[in-house]
Amino acid sequence: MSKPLVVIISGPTASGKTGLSIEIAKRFNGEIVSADSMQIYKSMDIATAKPTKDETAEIRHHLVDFVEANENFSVAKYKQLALSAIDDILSRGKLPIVCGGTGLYIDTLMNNTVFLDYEDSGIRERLEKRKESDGIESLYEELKKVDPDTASRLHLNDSKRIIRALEVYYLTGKTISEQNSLSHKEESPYDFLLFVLSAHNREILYKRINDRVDKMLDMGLVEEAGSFFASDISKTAKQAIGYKELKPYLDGEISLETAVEKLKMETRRYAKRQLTWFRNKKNVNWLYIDDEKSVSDECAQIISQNLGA
RNA sequence: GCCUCUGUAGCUCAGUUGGUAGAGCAGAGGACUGAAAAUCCUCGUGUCGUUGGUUCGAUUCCGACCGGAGGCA
Repeated sequence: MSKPLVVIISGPTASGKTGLSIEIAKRFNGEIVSADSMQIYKSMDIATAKPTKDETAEIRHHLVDFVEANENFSVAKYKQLALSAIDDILSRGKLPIVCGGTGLYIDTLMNNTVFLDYEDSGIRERLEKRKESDGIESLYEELKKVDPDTASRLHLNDSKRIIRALEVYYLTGKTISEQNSLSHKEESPYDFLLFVLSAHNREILYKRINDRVDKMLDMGLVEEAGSFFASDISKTAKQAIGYKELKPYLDGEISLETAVEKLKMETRRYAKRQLTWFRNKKNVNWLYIDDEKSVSDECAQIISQNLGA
């Protein structure tokens, strides 16, 4: 018996993932599981371009708008929650459609990456303090001794990953390289059909990004940023694009125009990184927003073929 | 109209005591396993405004012209 099919729709920011996923959900009796590391947060509505109330009323969305902004989140949590959402959808005889731009989350689902259970002790914090006092070189030398494989893979400036590698080693007694190969042991219980939106002409995508930022501003992004910084925010939520770029303006340091330009620029760069994530992956069904054919027709056609099989 | 400064990579500017040039930003490419909208790596040839002259050789020196800024009238 073949495995149940899970459709995944990804692509860069502002490429039309939300709209496409809703259309597909309507055509195939589906529900949507978000794969977006920022739409999980409550109150961060405008900046993360969450689906609207009308949209979520029409099609059920999972993993959107359910984490407090002062809570940290992680891929491991995501994977667990996404799997149970997918199972839930399947159990009701509907098609699960994973939709979002966080490549890491999608990879984790498709590879069925296994994460170990462990207590979140203060190791990372201590390593970070050591970086401040002794410098990253000292930590890098230490990693060379305990996990030379990983050390050779990482650049000295990549302190985030160096610290993470040491953390894993001290937490589990295993190197991150061992851990990574162990994490690939279990095959996924689903078959995935991955679609990635893109554009032949990147200028078209960039224009959509710029226009969407302008729209966000009309919707009250500046006010949302103000209340964002007035509240307690977790380390992970703080990373969202849309607030930190406006901060210097809110602090009276730069003009709104300058801040907005910076915001658009950071969003464009983010889109570029998202495209890089998928570019060399296998099994990607590319959908081009600047093609003549309708993206949703093409997508639906491929899904039909795979459901029939 | 005259005087001074200025015209070099998409932008801001270095620079070459004459041997065809280099930074920052932008941009492009890549990586990515518990923070991922984060983090990290790599990549710089362009009529040196145009046109004459001097010179073996000019983007560099000289002249004219065109554009920009300022000053004096």
